This record gives sequence, structure tokens and C-alpha cells, in this order.
Amino acid sequence: MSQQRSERPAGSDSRPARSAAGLSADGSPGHGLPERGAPASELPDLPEATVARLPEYLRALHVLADGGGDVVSSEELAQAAGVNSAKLRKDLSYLRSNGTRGVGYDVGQLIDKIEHVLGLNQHRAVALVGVGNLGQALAGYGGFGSRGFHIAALFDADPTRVGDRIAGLSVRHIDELAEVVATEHIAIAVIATPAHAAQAVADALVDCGVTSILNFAPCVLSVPENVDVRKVDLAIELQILSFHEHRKSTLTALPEAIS
Amino acid sequence: MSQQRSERPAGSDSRPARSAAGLSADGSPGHGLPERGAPASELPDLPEATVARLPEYLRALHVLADGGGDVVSSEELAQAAGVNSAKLRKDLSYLRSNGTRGVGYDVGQLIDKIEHVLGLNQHRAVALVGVGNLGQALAGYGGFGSRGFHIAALFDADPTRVGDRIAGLSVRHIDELAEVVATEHIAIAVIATPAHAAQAVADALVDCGVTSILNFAPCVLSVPENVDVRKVDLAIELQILSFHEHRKSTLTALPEAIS
DNA sequence: AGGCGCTCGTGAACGCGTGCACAAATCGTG
DNA sequence: CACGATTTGTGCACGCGTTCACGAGCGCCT
Repeated sequence: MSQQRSERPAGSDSRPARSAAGLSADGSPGHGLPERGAPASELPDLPEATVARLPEYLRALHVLADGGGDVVSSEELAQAAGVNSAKLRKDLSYLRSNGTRGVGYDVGQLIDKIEHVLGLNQHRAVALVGVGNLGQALAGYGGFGSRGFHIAALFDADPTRVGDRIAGLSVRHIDELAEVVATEHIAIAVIATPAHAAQAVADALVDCGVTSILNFAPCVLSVPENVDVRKVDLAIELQILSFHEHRKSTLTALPEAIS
Repeated sequence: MSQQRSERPAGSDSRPARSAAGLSADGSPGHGLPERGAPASELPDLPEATVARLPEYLRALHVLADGGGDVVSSEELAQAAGVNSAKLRKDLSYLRSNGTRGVGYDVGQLIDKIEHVLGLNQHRAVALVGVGNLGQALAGYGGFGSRGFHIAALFDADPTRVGDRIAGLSVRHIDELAEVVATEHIAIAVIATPAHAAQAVADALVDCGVTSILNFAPCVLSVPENVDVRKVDLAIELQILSFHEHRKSTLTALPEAIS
């Protein structure tokens, strides 16, 4: 979940306590015209697995849009995103699908809808903590802008690094965290520090009001319930591949062959 | 995994699709004495979700071992790995658990077993293609050695980069791929190129005999069935966090209202 | 207008993964 | 040796996620 999927520490269910409340009713029983002028209530209440796939659909849609396509069938889009078409349709159905039967989906409309659901309209500011090897690479990665984010600030604890300019930003000392997070309205942070420093950084981030963390440090972070953490560990990914590699090699040594 | 896994995997999830072949037969019905001197049959046929967690257990175990611990209870280890203790026990039970009831697990023994199952004993050689921003960071990351891998070769298509020395390795041109993969016995490769080059690189890797790929390029790779691919996409991880952030904010903002 | 082909939307079945709760096994102690 | 304190191993039930298969709507062509 999956990258590898990161597990939520305490509350297994990501859904907040508030009971199903009033988002069940559409509000408009007549359900006259679909979206368009309508403000459209938020929170279609998506399954986690669907949320994890929406970004992939979005990326594929952008490729299609750049190619000049204006409508896609579920089959096309599914192939471009590397998933099953039925799964794709079900995923899209969760967000009040605007597909047209017999035709397909309007690319532009679908892009808007997914970006809206993911909250990408506001081009979120992200803080990056740890300007080491990996941190510098992340800061220099230019692909974020087109995908709804921008690195708003860089932090490090090492005084010799403070003041360095990377990708047009100057590295600030971690003590300035609270101030910058507040002024830049940062809600998402990336931790790219060594493992031994990660928990302290996470604590500081949480204290500043950051509620989503992407953790590249190879360690488990302990955070309050309302904070989301996703973890990316390169070595773990390689080890998973190693397992499959190991299995393959011990398998080819056996009798039956491949198709 | 990846990924991707993403699966992926799931994690978010990028689980390698694999048809269930006939790997069921254990071969040793009597299985007299446990491990120890015995060569121990391979392939306990683990669930993917378990495989994705084993590396996390392994990391936690190494931390415990460095701390001097020689036995751990499932509860301790589970907490260190950030999972449920029942889940941990079930996971470990798949690999002929050597836990002792009333005591716990032998740390060293468990490390050996997991490393063996994951195929980490042979310190696998990994090729890294694309020595750009991210590629250089990955090449410079020193943490691989202690986790069962070493970067054996760096490749790039840009002639101006060929010959550069990064982390003690000199960058080779991608045309040398086949030769190096063969001599270094490389089965796992990392793609850190721009998206538009990734598919071509993947094809070249597959042609050389590489059967596991970790893909950092934001695109879907098409590979033969016997090749495992895990994907890591930083922007996707951020977008998933963005969704949760978006949900949180629209939830705290209005108890019952529409725009 | 009517029929036909295409594609979305979704009900239902299936399988995997998770977590509970308890029996089995082991160690330490009197 | 017997008993109690632990901790593993696992049967079982539940819920989520995936997939199939098909009905429902839409556009096009005659």
C-alpha cells in the first residue's frame, strides 16, 4: 500500500468518529442536472484503495489531454493507468461519475473532478525537512508544480547547511519551523532526515500543526490519531523485489516450465 | 509495492501480478527436525501482504539486535514495526515460526530466517539507470549495504554524464547495459529516468535479463509476465495525503453546511 | 422514429486480509 | 512434581476489495 501501504497507527478505520450523518442524502432528491452549476457536496466517502488509485488516473488523464483526446472509454483509461476497467469504473462511480454510456468520460471534466476531490486546486504548500542526499533531490525535482504542489520551504538541523540555496529556496534552520509553517499555511511535510532524527522532526511538525507527513526515513513514526503518515522506504521496496527474485530462482530450478 | 508497492503494495498499491503456479508442494511431508542443520525447503508460499511487511520486521529486529536484545515478544516487535501483534504472529507463522511459547522469538534466529526468505543472503547487485537528480541521491544513499544490496553499476543515456564518478562508481553509457548486467549478475534494476525514457529503459533491461524493476518514473511500465515491477511515485504519495488533508479541512470547517 | 451497438454503472459472488479470542506449550518457582 | 504466569500459534468470523456479468442509458445510422 502501497504501497505498500502505510498503516494507520491507532484508529484502523480512517473514518472520523462523526457518524454517517447527513452526507448520505444527496440533498437534491430531484437530482435534476448533474454537476456543472451545482456546488456539489463534498466528501463522496471514498474507499482507501480508490483514493490511492485516483492520482494514477489523474496522471494518465493529463497524458491523454496533452495528446488532444477529449473523451476516453474506461477501457482506454484503465489500460493507461495499468488497472482493470471494471475497477476503474467502480472507482469513478464513487465520485458521481459523469461518464456517458455508449461514449465514455470527458477528459477535462474528469480531471477537474479528480483534482477537486484530491484537494489539488489550492496548489498546496509542502515543507521539506532534511536537506541531505535525498532531500536535495526532492527539492530539485521539478515535477511537483504540475501535480498540485510546490515546495515552500526547506529545513535542516545542520547549521553548515542553513543558508544554502537549493532550487531557488534557501535552507532554514529547523527552529524556524513553527513560524514558516504558519505564514505559508503548510499542512503537509516531507521528512528526509536520517532515521534517528525523524521522530523528533515529526513531533516538531505535529506541534506546528502539520497534519500529513510523508516519511522517507526508515523508521516507524508515532503520531497523534489525526495525523496521516505515509512511508516510503527504498530498501523495503528492493527487499520485496528480492523476495520475488529469490522465489523465481528457486522456482526455475524445479520441474515444470513457464507458459 | 509499491508501491508499489506500491502493491502496494500496495501500497498504495503496486502489487506485481503473478499467476499462481504450482508451487504448493512442500516436498518434505515428514519434516522431521526443524531448521538448524537441515537445508530447509524453500518457498513457504507467503501472502503478498506478509511479504510486504517482512522487511519492516527485519528493520525493527536489527534495531533490537543492536540494542543488545536477544529475545522479543510478539507484542514488542509488533510495536516496533508499527503493526498489530496478532498480525505479526500470523506473518511469522508462515515461515515456520521458531518462537518459543511463554518466551518470545530469538532475535538472531529470526533475522536469519527473514533474510533467508527474502533472499538477502547473497547481497544482491542492483543496477541504477538514470543519474539525474533523484538517481544521484539514490546512488549516494549509503543505507543499502546493510540491508542486503549494493549498487553495482550506474547508467545514463546522456553522454555528458558518462564517466562521472558518483559514490565511487563511474557512470556508464546505457549501451553497456547488457554487458554489465551479465558480468555483475544483476537481476534487479532501479529506473530513475524521466517518464518519457522509462519504457525504453525497461525494455532494454528486460532484454538483458533483468526480472525485477523498481520504477521511480511517473508512468506505467509494460513488461512481460515474469518481470516484477514496483512503482514509487512521490507526487502520488503527496496527492493521497492531499486528499486526507482536504477531507479533514472540509470536515472541521462545516458541521452541516453547503457552499 | 426505431433499432442497434457501444459503454457506463452496479449488484452479487468470491477471495484475501485482519483481528479476536482461546487452546497449546514453555519456563520458573515452591 | 505440580501449578501458574506468559506468550506463541491458529481457528474463525468479519469486512474490504476485486472481479464478473448484466441491465440501463446514450448516440448513431437507416
